[in-house]
Amino acid sequence: MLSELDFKNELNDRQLEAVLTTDGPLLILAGAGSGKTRVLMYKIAWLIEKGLARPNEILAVTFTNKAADEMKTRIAKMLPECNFHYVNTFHSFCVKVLSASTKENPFIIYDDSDKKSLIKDIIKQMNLDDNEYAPAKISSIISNYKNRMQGPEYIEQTTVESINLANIYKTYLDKMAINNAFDFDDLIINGYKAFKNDEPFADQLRNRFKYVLIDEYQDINTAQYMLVKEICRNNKNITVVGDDDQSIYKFRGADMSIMLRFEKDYPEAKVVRLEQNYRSTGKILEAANALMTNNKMRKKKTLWTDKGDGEKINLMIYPDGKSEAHSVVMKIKELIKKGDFKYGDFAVLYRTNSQSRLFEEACRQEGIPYKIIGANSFYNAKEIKDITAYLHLVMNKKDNIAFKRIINVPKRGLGDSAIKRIEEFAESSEISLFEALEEMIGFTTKQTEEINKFIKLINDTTEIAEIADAYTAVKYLIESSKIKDSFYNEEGELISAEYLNREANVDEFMNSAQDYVTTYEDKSLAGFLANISLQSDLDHYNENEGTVSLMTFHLTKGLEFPVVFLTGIEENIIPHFMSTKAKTQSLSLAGIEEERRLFYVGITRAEKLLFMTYALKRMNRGLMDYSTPSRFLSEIPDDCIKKIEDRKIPPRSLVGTYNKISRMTSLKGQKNMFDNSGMAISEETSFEVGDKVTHNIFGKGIVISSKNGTSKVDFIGKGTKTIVNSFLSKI
DNA sequence: CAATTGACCTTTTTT
DNA sequence: AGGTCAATTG
Repeated sequence: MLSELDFKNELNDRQLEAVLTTDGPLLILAGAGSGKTRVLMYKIAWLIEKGLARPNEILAVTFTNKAADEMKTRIAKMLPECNFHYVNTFHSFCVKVLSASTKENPFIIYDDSDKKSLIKDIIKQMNLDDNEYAPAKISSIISNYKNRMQGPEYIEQTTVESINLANIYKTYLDKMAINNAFDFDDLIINGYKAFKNDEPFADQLRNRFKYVLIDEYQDINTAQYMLVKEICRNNKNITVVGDDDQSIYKFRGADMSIMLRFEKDYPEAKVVRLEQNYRSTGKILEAANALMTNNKMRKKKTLWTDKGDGEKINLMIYPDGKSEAHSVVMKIKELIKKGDFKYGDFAVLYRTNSQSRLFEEACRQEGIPYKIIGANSFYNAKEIKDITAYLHLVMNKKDNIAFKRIINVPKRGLGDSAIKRIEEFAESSEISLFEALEEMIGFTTKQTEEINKFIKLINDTTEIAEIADAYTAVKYLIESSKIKDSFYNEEGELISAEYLNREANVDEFMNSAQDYVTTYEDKSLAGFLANISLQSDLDHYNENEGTVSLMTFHLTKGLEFPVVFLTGIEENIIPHFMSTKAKTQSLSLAGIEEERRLFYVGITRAEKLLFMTYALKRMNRGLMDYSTPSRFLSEIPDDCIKKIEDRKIPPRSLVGTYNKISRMTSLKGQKNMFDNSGMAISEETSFEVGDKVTHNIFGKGIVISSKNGTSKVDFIGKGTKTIVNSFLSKI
């Protein structure tokens, strides 16, 4: 049981006011670390506990699945008997709305790379040059229109380019419709349309959700905003929480002016400001505050703390990116040795994903347990994308993108010309590629045999998916496609060490399907696919895992760490040069302000210790770039910073071959690579596939098969060789 | 005609 | 450095 008194002990006056303001529109301007999650949580608990709403009458929208899960868990702790589970991201909310509203075929969610492939096809089909019309660029332009709820008709068709663009956009919409596919933006748009086009259904939902709470409101886009307006049309019990200083997703359509307009949307709105920071010590906050005074487009605010000054920020300068990474890792080691921190307390942050490699290598070199959260996530691994493409084709035989991805994976002897033939046949008969394949004749005997197996595989899996759950279908597909067999050569040996990870990933995918069917009510393949499409790396991130966290500045929003390293604080990295070279001066100013906010988000993640590092030069796409310190560093007051210059280069013996071995054996994404076996040479005379070994002449390598006292080893840079076990030692 | 190798080109952040 | 695409090989 909760009482107002409990709340008074747990919340400050401002927070309490926000929690107790139950009715009417409320804007909570919550600075970094000011306890906004806490406020949202208590507010939900209060609504339930006071009987103002039942759990399923509250709609809470968060930015990530992880934030949603966390909120569910924490509320479950406060109110154990209440089953509060309706916390969503905008995207997962829309998936729920759409599966409830449409009785048609389940849709498939295209991710960015599916989307890009489709756009690429369209550009090719229109005989346009894909340098001038770069698919990635077109994709983001289309996305921007969609995020503003604007169809192709909104493109002003004044030039050849704009006419082509409108046509690409139009064709894209048509093809997506044929493929029965939604991209991320479509989920929001169609969620909105479901409200607009089906009044009885919409009213049902509007009546159901008595209270609506939205987190990270500064990063909402126009489409999401319109959706929210639809949901809250009759009901003004809307609470939004945000911080304009932490708006960092403009490239995804986020528009912080929506938040700043809240009081115009709802003139009766109450505004509560949370400015007491509970996370960081004084000098860190002082630096953050000072930095942000340089932004013009913001609501003025100053965070404060009663924690005292704490440590100054350590600024460290290194000769190059490699020594930066190595020194950061050594610093972590040193702090661990002192005993004040554990591995899980550390976060190493960077602006671009490509910076992660050096830190990964340094961690492996020093035996530091680490985890990379982000870009090359599990679901982006080739083999996983291949399996999902199979499943997409199972769901929809018209999905040409999926078809083209896997028609020759594993190799079926169907090369470019065969595919071209299939495409031509499909086009002239106005059918999909898969349907064309089913009808076509005139392949070689070998090809025909493979094609028949392929068609049977897809059709059989379809039948299984119709009668059984997602796990059964996935298992059947993985086993029957022999996808894992293709990782081995004729002798039954792994083709190379890299395939070990692929195999592990395939197994992991099967596990995730099993996991899905045991936790979710909707056990269908469609449900599983939608679920994994909306998952991000961050959702699987567990701060209690006891590893150092490596991730981008963007991903850290909402997280906090005792010790934070902000790395690569250089001009052209942060602010990133892509954000500074806009067409107009005001646009590039906006770009720099967004980068400054991003840096601010990084700074405000730190609780106790904050390090900033930069290197004087670093490798970039094979070329050496000479760097200057970020302009943002000069915006931080001198007395917040302690400068340490370290020109030491890591010991020679540690550089070199190690980089390569770590890359070859690196597991994608989530896998924790910590191996505490250390460097001791074992007495073992037999090896297992996957063992890391060294040889006096050939150096380091990975065992890819082992029998009769000899092992076949994939040596770094030297190819595979069969070696008598006694000449090998395990690392 | 499929598979393999070598030349070329890229520039960020992600639900 | 790493991925993509055209020329080259088997």
